[in-house]
Amino acid sequence: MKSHLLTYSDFTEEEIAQVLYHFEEKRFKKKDFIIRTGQIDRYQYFISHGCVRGYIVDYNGKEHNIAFRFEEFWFGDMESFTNNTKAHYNYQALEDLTVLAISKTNWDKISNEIPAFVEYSRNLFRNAMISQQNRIAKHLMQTAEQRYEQLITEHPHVLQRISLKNIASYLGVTPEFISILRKKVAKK
Amino acid sequence: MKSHLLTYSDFTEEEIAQVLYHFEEKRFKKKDFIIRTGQIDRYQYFISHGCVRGYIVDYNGKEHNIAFRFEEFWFGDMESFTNNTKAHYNYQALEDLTVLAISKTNWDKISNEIPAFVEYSRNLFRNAMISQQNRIAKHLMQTAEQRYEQLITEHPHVLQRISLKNIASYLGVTPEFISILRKKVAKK
DNA sequence: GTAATTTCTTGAACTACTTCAAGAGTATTG
DNA sequence: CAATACTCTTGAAGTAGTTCAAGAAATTAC
Repeated sequence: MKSHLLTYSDFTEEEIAQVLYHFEEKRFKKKDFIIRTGQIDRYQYFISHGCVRGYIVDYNGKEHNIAFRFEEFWFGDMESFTNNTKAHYNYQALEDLTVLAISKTNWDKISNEIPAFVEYSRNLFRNAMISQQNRIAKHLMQTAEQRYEQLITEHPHVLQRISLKNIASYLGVTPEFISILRKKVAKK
Repeated sequence: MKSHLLTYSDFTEEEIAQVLYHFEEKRFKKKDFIIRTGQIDRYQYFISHGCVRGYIVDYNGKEHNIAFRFEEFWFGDMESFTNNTKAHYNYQALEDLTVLAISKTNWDKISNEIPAFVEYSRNLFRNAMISQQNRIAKHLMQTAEQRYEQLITEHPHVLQRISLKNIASYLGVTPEFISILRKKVAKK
C-alpha cells in the first residue's frame, strides 16, 4: 500500500503513516460478498491478497462481469460510495481475500487533511477513466475472438486464476462460445 | 465555466480568476479536427459552444465513435495529454465550435498552485470513470435495440444534433441496422 | 439553384454469436 | 471417498446484427 501511494503522488513519511492509520484490515472467504447490489457501499477496498469480480445482474437474472481486481488494486462501487446511493454492482471474492478498507468518513477526512491524497486519488481516477475508455473502444472495434486473443496474450496470468465462465461473462459472450474460440485459437 | 468550477469544488473568487486566466479561447469550423490520432494532445478543451465527436479508427479503416461532447463538457485525449504520448483518438467538430483550451503547462501550474483545482479535476475524473463503467455494463447487458431505445428516451436532444450514422457508430452497430431499429421502435 | 456529395432506407444473403440439451471432466462437501 | 455440484465441451437450430448493392432524400457547395 505504501509503495502504491508513492507511485501516484508525493507523500512525506508522516503523511503516509497518517493515511495508513485510517485503514482497517478485513478478511473474506472465497465466494463471500464484499458489496451487494441495493446496499450502500461505505468503504473502498485495497487488495493485499486474493482477487474479486465485480458484476451486475440484468432483468433476466443473468450476471455480467464488469471487472476483476487483483493484489495492489482498489475496488468498490464508487458511485454508491460517493453519493450514498444504492450500489449497482456486486463484488464477490473469487479467492480468500485480505483487504485494507477505508470508510467514507476517513476517506473524506484524509482528503481534507492531506492534499497529496487528493492528488493520489485524482491520478487513480484518471487512470481508471482512461482504461475504461480504452475498454469501450475495444468492445466497439473488436470481435469476441479478437478480445479473447488479446486477453490471453496481454494478461495470461488472468487465465490461471479466473474460470472460463467468468472470462466469458467479462468478454460479453457465453461460455459455450468461449469453448469454440479456444478450439479455434488452439489450431493456430 | 465559472459555474462549472463551483459545482465540483470550492473556489474563492480570486482562485476562479486565476484559473480562468490560464485558458485561451479557440474557434473551429464544422468538420475541423481538434485532435488527431498519432499526434500529441497538448490541451484539454471545455466547450462553450458547439459539439464534437471522439472516435478511433480500426485496422479495417472503420471509424468507431467513443464519445460525443456538448456545451459545458470537457474533452481531450487524457492519456496523450497526461503522458505526452501519441493520441489514440480523433476529436472532430460536428458543428462550429468555441472552446476554452488549457495547455498542459498551465494545467500543471494550476494544479500545483490551487488545491481546489486538484479536487475539481478529481471529481470530474471520478464522474467520468463512473459513467464509463456504467456504459460498459450497458453494453454487456443490453441488445442494440435496448441501447437505442434508452438513448432516445434519456437523451432525446442528442438525436437533434447527431446524425444517425454517428449514433450507429456510437452504439456499436451499422447505419443499416439503425434503420431497422427505427422502423421497429416507430411501430410501438 | 442546380450539381455533387452525403445520409438514410430497403432487401437479400451471410456471419458471429446464442440457446438448449446432454455428457464428460473437475472441484467441493460431508 | 462417495455424492453433489459446478465447469467445460459438443452439436444442432435459431437470432441479432453485418455486408453489399442500389435508390431516395437531404445537405453542402459552387
